[in-house]
Parts: sequence; C-alpha cells; structure tokens
Amino acid sequence: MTPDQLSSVIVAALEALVADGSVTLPDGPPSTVTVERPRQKGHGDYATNVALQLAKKAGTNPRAFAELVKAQLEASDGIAAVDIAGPGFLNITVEAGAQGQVAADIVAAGVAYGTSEVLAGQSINVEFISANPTGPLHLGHTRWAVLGDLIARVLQAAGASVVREFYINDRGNQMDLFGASLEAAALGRPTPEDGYQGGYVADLAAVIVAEQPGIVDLPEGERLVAFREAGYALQLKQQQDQLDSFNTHFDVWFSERELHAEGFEGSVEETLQGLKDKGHLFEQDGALWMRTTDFGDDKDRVLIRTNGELTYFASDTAYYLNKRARGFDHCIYLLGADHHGYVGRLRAMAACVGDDPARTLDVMIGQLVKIMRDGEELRLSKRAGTIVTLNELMDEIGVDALRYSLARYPADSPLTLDIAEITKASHDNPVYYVQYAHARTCRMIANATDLGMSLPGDDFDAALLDHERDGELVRALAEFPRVVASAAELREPHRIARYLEDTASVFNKWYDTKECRMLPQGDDPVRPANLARLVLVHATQTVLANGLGLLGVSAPERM
RNA sequence: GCCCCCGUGGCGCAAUGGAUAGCGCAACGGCCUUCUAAUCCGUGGGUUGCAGGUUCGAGUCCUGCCGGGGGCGCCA
Repeated sequence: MTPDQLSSVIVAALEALVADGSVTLPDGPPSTVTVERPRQKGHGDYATNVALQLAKKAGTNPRAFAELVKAQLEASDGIAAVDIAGPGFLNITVEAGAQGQVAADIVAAGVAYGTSEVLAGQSINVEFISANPTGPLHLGHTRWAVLGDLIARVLQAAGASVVREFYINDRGNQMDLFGASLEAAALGRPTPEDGYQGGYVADLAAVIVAEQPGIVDLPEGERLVAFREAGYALQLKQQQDQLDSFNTHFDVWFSERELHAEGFEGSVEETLQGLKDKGHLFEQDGALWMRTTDFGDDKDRVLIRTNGELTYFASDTAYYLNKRARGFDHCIYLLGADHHGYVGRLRAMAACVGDDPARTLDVMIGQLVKIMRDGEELRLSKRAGTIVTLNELMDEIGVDALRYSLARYPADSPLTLDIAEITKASHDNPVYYVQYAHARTCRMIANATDLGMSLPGDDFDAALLDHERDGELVRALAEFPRVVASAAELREPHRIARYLEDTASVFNKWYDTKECRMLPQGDDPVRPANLARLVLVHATQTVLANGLGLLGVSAPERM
C-alpha cells in the first residue's frame, strides 16, 4: 500500500462515517488527507492528522473524532493496527503483505516510477543562465545551470510539457564593448574604459587573428564589428559546448537580435505599439516609459532612452510576449539575487500586456554561491581577471560531484562549498554515498543472477518482507513519487537529493541487517524470502537510478 | 531610507504548521574468513539571533528589533 492508497482508504473511512451519521462535516469529507512517515519509531508506519484538522468542524474534540476513524480504519483491508497518540494523531500500521506489494509495483513501473500527472497539461518555459556571450560561464552560472535544468527535469517528471531556454543577450552596449576589448587586445592597445579584462580576452583575440589574419587591416569601425561578431561566435560556442559537457541541454537558444529583426512577428517595435494602444506608455523628458507603477512596481521604467536607444527592458517585454505567443502558459525565470530588482518590473510588465502575473510568471531568485579552497574563498572578479569558470570547476570537481553538490541545496539558501569536501571520494560525500548504494544494488543483483535467482513474478510473496527493516525500506521507496511531485510543485529539486540520501541510508542499514540477507548463506537453498528480497533490491535500484537520473548524475554499476 | 534573501551544535546545511529539531564535516570509541567496510554501530555537542503574537500545535506564519548578504540608474 502506497501513501496515496492509504490516503484513499482514510478518505473512504471518513465517507463511511459521514454516511452512517457518526460524524457531521459541513463541507463533507476531504478528497485527500495528509499521510506522512512519522519521524519517530513507535508511531506506526504512517501517521495522519485528520482528526486534529477536522474535529473542530465536526463539533467534537480530536481524540473522540480519532476514535471513530480508528474503528473504521481497523476494519479496512491492509490495515494491521491503528493507535491514537498525543493530541489526536492516528498512527497506522500497514499489513506486511499490503506494504511489500509496493516493491513489486515499483519494479513493474521501472523507469516510469516516480513520474506523475500532477502537472499534466501545463506548458512551461524555463529560462535560465542567459549569460552575455562576452565571457566564460562562471560559478554563479553553474548554480543556475543546475537549478534550472533540475527544475525542468522535475516539472517534466510531474507531467508538464517543458522547454529549457537560454536567452542570448547579443545586442547592445555590452557587445560593442566586448568587440572593442578584443580589438584593443589584438592591436596591443589598452583596454577601453569599462571594457572586458582578463586573460581570456587576449586568448580569444589571438584565436580570432589566427583564424582571420586580415582582420587587423580592416578599416576602423568595420574592424570592431568583425571582432565583436567573431568573439560572439566563439564565446557562444564555448558556452554551448561546456553546458553540453555539464549535462545541461537547452531546447532553445533565443537571440535577442531576433526580436529586433525587421519583419519579425512580435518584434520590439510591434510590442511597443501594442502597449501604446493599450495606454500603458507615456513620454517624459524625451524618453518613452511604461507605467509599471500601475501594477505595483516601485517606479516607472524606461523603454526608449533620450538618446533613442532601446533598453533591455524593452526587449524583455517583447521576449515575454514571444514566449506567450509560442503557447507557454507559464514562464519561469531563474535570476541571481543581484537581479531581484527585476521582479517588480517583470510582474508589472506582464500585467500591462494583459496577463495575471500570479498565473503566468514565476520569477525565482537564487542566492549567491561561494567556493572555498584551503580555507580561502576563490573570488570572482572580472576586473582582476580571476574568474572561477564552469570549465575549471568541471575539471577540478567532476560533473557528477559538481552537479550534485549544487543540487542538494534550496535556491534561496546562500551557499558556501568547500572543494576539498565535495571532491572527497568517500562515504561522507553525499554524491558518492548515493552512487555507492546504487552500485551495491547492481552487484547484489549480479550475484543473485550467478546463483540462478530471478525475479519471482506471480510467485512473489510480499508478506515475507516482514522484518522491521524491510518495512522501513519499502516505505522509503514508496515516498519517491510524492517527493518528485512536491519538488515540481514547489520548484525545489533539492528535495530529490535529500530524499536519495535518506533512502540510500535506509538501504544500507537494511543491507547490514543479518535477518534481511537477500542471498542464501552457505549451502542454503534459495527460499521464497530470498526472492522477495531480490524484488526489494530491484525496487531500490529502480528508485536510486531514477532519482540520480532526475539530477542528471550518473548511476554507476560498480565503484 | 526602502525592497528581497538568510540567521538552526565548532563548521557547512536539512526539516510542505505536526509528536522527542535531523544529516554530513570536525572530535572520540567499536565491527571486515559471511550479498561491495566508499557500508554499519556507538559517545559527546542545541533556549532554532532577540521579544511579542496567531494556533490544539511554530524552526516554519504575523509584527517589531539585532546581525550578515544582495538590490534600489534613461547600466547589464
């Protein structure tokens, strides 16, 4: 019996109580009830707080209400015992057979185990990283890469239709500055004011000159553009290659330039005209503004500056409309804490174009991440030219450990990573702890195969999984779909990692329990209990592999 | 000044309003002829920043304060 099934059993019990008049609920019985794994041993297999939540509505006290539910539940199939504890919790013990059956169900579901339909029908765009193509990706981008990719993965697992999108800011002042910086480096001139520094600029300039020797002889102006475009292409390619290596794959790379292209449907120009028609724009001091204060922003925002240049916000508005026009009913933006000032204007902008931002827009603000080596912070400074790049991080830490280490913390938690700690190849490193547990299931299954054991099919006797540790493991495995669904709904993929650590721990404890051996010992024959436990190991392998897969981390068969 | 995030053992962090607040590191002590010891078992370590409030129940929600980070440009 899964938690969801148990929830249904409890709902049925409540319905029966209402039907026979034992209790009166003004709103009727709830359609689902909360069922959780108690933290404390001795509180049963599952606990529910329905009595605490419904007693007042039913005009009685929690314990009296609980008594009625208890009697009803005890008569239900698959329930072994029900206790009332504390203020009115119902602690439920499930029959071993009903519970053990879950293991076989997990094996049958296979790679699909953990997926659900809770977000079915939703079309979601997840935009993340969106770095300028003017430099290498660094530590901050790395965190958003992991979070964005994982949010996309859990949303998909929950049934949503998802597109991962990278918005390329390939237009405007920064690009020109980038071109000028490359040009200066190639010509041996000093870097322009506020220009790009760092060794990578000189390296890039050298590559460009090697590929296009004639570039330095181009006329002034033309030369800058040539450097800009060549640098753009190289830098973008590098970002794309590195993200591919990092197991983060985008569906759409959207160029800001497209939004300004002549004849592009939904261009910035058209967008502004549309907003003007709706009366959300006004002119002041020679600039064109959007009246975002009508929708809760701190101040109105400029779209066209006095000098005639469009602001990024103008592009952002057209881009948002473009996403909506492509059919996304939900747009997720993943921004760094240094961009949180954007939230107000994005929401107001969505309202200006006629949307309800609470429904269509989800701006997630990720907190900053620091990284330490030998007790010292590796500082990111473009000015000083010292940048902790994604490439360096992958080289030094490895893709699995790097992804996992960033995946196991919530986005709004400021984070300090220690390189020594996350690269340590031992059990105290969570990524290897989980991977090791998976590898262990693989070895066990291989050993079982060598002994001629195979999955029992219809002969599976779930009631043989009757040890306390068996039950703990089955219940841990049974949580997986709920964890994935909540990770999707809350946009909190770190829950997957935490869950896997917990489950790996339960599995390891089970493994070390003599009474729960899967393989027959010595010359013992293979008994039905051995086969039942083989099912359990298969189910564990399924959950660990599916969970690691959701994190984009490999699930090795041997370590 | 205003806005956002954070404050939980020495350190890094979990905990969807539930019961006795967990995990890893660091410290100390145990178990390998038996399915992988990268596992497991045990010991010590906490007034969840402070003060109120809501609730049957608060680390979690509300108010105020203290401390840290970030943001408040016709820059990105």
